[in-house]
Amino acid sequence: MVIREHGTPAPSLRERKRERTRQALVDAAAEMFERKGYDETTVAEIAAAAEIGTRTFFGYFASKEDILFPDSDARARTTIEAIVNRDPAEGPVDVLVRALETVAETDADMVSPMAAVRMRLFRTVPAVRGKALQIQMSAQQEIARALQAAFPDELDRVGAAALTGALTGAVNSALDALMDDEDAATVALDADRLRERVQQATELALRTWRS
Amino acid sequence: MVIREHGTPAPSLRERKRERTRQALVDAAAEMFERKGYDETTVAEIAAAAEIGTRTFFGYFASKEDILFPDSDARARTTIEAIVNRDPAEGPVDVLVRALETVAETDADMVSPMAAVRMRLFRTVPAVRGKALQIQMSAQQEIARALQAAFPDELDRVGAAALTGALTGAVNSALDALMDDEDAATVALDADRLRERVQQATELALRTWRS
DNA sequence: CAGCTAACTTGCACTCAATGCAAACTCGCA
DNA sequence: TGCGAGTTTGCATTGAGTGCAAGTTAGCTG
Repeated sequence: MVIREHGTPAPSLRERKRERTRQALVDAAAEMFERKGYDETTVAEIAAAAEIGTRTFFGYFASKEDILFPDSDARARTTIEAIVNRDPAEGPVDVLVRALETVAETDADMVSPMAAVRMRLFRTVPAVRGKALQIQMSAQQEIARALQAAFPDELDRVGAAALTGALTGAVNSALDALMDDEDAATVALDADRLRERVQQATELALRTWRS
Repeated sequence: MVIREHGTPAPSLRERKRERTRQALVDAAAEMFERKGYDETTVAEIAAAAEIGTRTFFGYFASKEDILFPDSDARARTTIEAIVNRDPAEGPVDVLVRALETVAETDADMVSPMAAVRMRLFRTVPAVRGKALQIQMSAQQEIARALQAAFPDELDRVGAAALTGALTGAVNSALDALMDDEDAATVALDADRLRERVQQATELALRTWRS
């Protein structure tokens, strides 16, 4: 008998197996990217390390880049969820700030081994940087949409985009600065420091916002 | 005797020839992307249409995507230039707003044939969307850096990122909305309407900013 | 103008990501 | 037990992108 949560149906053998393979791929890729570099690691090698056929890799990830972001929409999803479950007494700015803080507190992917590898590759491999920026931008747009839907009277489309742009811009910049100072791997694994920085960034953005 | 501007040294035959070939490539690509679609057009075909060898294409553009953005850093360059040549009496917010308006007024690439094709592909081809978002994001970061450098006392790094994020987010959203309403080609070629929209967006962002 | 150099062009061979297809295999269920 | 849907895999193929080496051309200099 497997312990299981309420609400999540029992994962079948198939699903568990698939999840295990998926994780094996991510781990293998992280290790090899770290050791040999991104461009120097081929999809065939990753697949071989996870003991599956090359062709099968593409049944798990649509592209080589995608394995770097195994749960790419988690951040946007959590943020939007926090916006939906907002405190009705709060205004748009506070709701968004709180949502971003919630993400910093709960995002498990931020402290995964792959996250550390990703941060290092972000600075050196154009393809990785590009993919990351793209995901970031899409997330920002989705969040803006959700925020506008939550405050149809207070915000119009452009206003929501401005607000979201300011806050995510601030958070990004703060994380970027953090990476300048310290080793990427350390940053990725130190969740407390991350959380602290996000909070500082949102506060600073607000001060700029109101001045 | 060729008429030439002051300040720009006479382009040599080599340079003129190279520029002509480059333009031929862009024109050929725009036409074929429009007619057959992006994925359905190969680099070899574009090169053949411009009457050069396939290998030579990569001497002009580093990748197939790059030909869609023949002057990708023009926008950032113009914006930063406007920040550098700012009115010393104005504060950071006004300077940035004015800089974005200047770009909307002078950006020649916005009304090129390739721009129209690009806008259409942006919505349908993931690779194109990705590249565009990536360029956009890099520009945003560069602009934030320039703004902070121009106002070291008023803004810190995170504050500059917040301000820049708000304005560019607003402008993006406004242009996006404009594209929803009308045909992409029309938008690209109607510089007046574009300019008007950018102005509306910055005004709206400011109103949100101050509320 | 002869001739040299550096920049540019090109073909060739090669690597690798990514996809379509068809055959084999396996879990889940009746 | 056996059927059907979901998975795995190999094979063949396409197309982007690179390194190299040989050829071509612009532009300069004596």
